[in-house]
Amino acid sequence: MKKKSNVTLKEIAKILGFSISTVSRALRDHVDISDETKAIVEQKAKELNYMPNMFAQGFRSSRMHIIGVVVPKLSHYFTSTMIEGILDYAETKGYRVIVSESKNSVEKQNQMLNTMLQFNVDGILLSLTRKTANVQDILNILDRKPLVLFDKVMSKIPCTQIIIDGKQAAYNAIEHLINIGKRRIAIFKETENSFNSEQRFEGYLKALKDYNIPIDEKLIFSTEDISLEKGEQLAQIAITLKQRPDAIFAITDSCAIGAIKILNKNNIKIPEEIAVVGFSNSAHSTIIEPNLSTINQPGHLIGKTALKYLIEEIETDNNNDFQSSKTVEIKSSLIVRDSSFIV
Amino acid sequence: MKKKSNVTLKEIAKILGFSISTVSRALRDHVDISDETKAIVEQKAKELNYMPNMFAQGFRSSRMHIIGVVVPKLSHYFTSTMIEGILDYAETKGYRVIVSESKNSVEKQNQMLNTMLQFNVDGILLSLTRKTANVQDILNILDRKPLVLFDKVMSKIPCTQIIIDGKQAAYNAIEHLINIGKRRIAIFKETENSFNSEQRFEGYLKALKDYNIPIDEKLIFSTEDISLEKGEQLAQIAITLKQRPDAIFAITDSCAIGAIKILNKNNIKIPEEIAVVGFSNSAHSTIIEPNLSTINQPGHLIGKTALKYLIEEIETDNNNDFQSSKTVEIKSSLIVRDSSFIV
DNA sequence: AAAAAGCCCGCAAACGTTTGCGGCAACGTT
DNA sequence: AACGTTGCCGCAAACGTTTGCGGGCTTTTT
Repeated sequence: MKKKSNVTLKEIAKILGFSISTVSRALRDHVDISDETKAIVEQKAKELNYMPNMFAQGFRSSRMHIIGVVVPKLSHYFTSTMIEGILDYAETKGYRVIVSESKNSVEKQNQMLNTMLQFNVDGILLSLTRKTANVQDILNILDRKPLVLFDKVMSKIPCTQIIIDGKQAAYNAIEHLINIGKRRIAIFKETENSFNSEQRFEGYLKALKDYNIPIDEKLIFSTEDISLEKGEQLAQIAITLKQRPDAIFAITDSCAIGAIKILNKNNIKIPEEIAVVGFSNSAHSTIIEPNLSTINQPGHLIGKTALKYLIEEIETDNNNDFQSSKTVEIKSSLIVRDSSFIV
Repeated sequence: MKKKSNVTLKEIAKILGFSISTVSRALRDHVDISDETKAIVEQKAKELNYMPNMFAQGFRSSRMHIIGVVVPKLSHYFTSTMIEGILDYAETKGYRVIVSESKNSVEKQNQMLNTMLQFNVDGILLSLTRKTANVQDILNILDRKPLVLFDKVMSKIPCTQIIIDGKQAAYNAIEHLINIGKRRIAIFKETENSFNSEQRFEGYLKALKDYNIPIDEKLIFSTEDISLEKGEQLAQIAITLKQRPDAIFAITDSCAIGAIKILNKNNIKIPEEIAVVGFSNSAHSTIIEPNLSTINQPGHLIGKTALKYLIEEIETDNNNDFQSSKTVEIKSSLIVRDSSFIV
């Protein structure tokens, strides 16, 4: 196909009778160029719809003001709120953002990280795929670019990490259930414990302990896949227990919604007979009846905070490689809805 | 901060005693380079973790095998299915994809389109923002890069367009409602008619006409914002009509779900008293009770088809600018669930 | 034996910006 | 009048690839 080719600095320079460097500087508002010249150049550039060649710029400069973001799953509601926080903050700081997803595959994650290196991003924000075990690949990235982990993290990796205080969040949820009179509180959790999952489980255990409620192993349900379907399956099992739970805490909303569906099907009154609390305030949580109580994680704030720390690291020009890394824990809040509301 | 700098062809060439062009050709499997040399170079490149400078490559080459995609809203479920189709097909054809969203703002759409030009993408897939009126900006893009419109389109723009046969889809939905005995079928639609919205409305009108059902203006509800909340509001009004509808067809799932919520609240039996059908098979459609009947649009196929036509246009090397554009209509299907299931 | 062809490698130009540094004219100071 | 400074512009190198084309050696053909 035949399309118009792009206007270059050379053409503008030729038309106006300036040199290429004068035109380049004029368009970048350089102090060496007179206001008169700047105005002339800018007008002609606009008229010709001049657009700088990004590759030539990237080739010549080492800093492109691009941030790379890699997340396990883009369509996950909570992830999209974090990305929104990143994008909003990036805009205020004059950075562009490239987002890609690793589809919870370590191989894809590495591919995406390498793509970010190829784009010569200034820094990388990474939410780890659940199956990340070998951190060497991540350390290799850390050698080359500033990196901040957010949401799904790993303490082995020596860099700044922005997380939800999952332990406290789970603790609050269990405390709330106890406060409305529940004592046999089940947890639906992951079999293979990620860092986040472990934290939530710890919060569950601690809350029970603090309120002198004995831990019943039968109430601890584990599944590989914290999905709606699994939530249904686990709920089906839970309600057949001789001493069944009077509350369910699921570490994802999908799982919690699956549980609600089964309880509804079995005409079990929510929250009177069994209360349900989920985690992460998905869009579905207000669709399901009764509406789901859930941990609200301030995704926008997490995203913004992650980028803030990354930019701070990018723009800190020191030769000391031993930059202290931090773990920043962000508070969440419990939204009490009908699924656990008892007066 | 201090990070390792990237290895270049020059360094590899120096270490191995070859020239830069030999190393470059070896890594690109060029016919002029012997197998022995290729093996030596590839091994050393891997050892040194060589990564080509994307900017240098882009600078030197005119074709980067990158596709730009601009959509109104990324988190919209249906959009994500189309993007998945695009990404999957791109992978098989060896293209990379840059996705951005215009947030239903014409200004942002133009910004994103210009960003795509700056990235020197080979071609652009665009789903128009609803408020697009002035097509000159799009025509300017069309002058410079191959462009295919998909999902939200505009017949004024002379390029290939991939769409759902919305008219037929709506027709099928209305026909289904008629076939289960419904006669007073309301439609919840947009006030400001986009092309897609118009098509669905036409399908609604045509189906009523074909089945000799008089059109009742009172059953045509329009709203600026086809959201869950608006769906609730319109449903609230609909059920107070002297002669209320016995079915509701909403042109989005969100709207339909809002309607269901209100009907549930008012103890109106779905679908016996009032049946409900939505459009686009969102994730919510199986969460709401009763589960929602809805038009399933094959997003994956739309995305794949759009990219297929675009790549065809990119890779057609002819000097004839008058390339015929086509409109490709893709069929949808109606998923009948509990909200309109009557035996 | 000589010429032609093929194989394998290297030279250096090119892409479009950015930028260090230099040149020239005008102005100010001594 | 001479010298120094400032303002404003231009020259050309640099960035790291790709690639057209040429050279030298070996092999094949006449």
